[in-house]
Amino acid sequence: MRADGPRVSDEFARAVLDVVRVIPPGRVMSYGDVAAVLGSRAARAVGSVMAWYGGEVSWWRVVRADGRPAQGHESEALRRLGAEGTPLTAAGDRVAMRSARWRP
DNA sequence: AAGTTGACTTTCG
DNA sequence: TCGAAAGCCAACT
Repeated sequence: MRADGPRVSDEFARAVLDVVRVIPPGRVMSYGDVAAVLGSRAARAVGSVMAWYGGEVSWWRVVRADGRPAQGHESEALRRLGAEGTPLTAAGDRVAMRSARWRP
């Protein structure tokens, strides 16, 4: 059970959520992309933020670099992505990053 | 202060 | 195209 506190500072978390909120529907960003906007490479820390605070934003718009949705939330994410018209691969199991990737 | 962990990324074979 | 291994950053113990 994860009863312990968040693995990121409130400041870092707020910055990450700020970026995620700006991603338009039908587009996505990789964890690394979000980190890069913050001037960092802490992709995993971004993942931690989503784990604890993701519920406050459209977390399904943040995917891994290869287009696969968040580990452990793939079916839920794919469902929402599809509903938004996000371009998916032929297999339909990951996002077509080439066209769906969004950069601020 | 050193070791562990994680909704990750990149490189190699 | 796929899986394993190393790399990186921030936070916790």
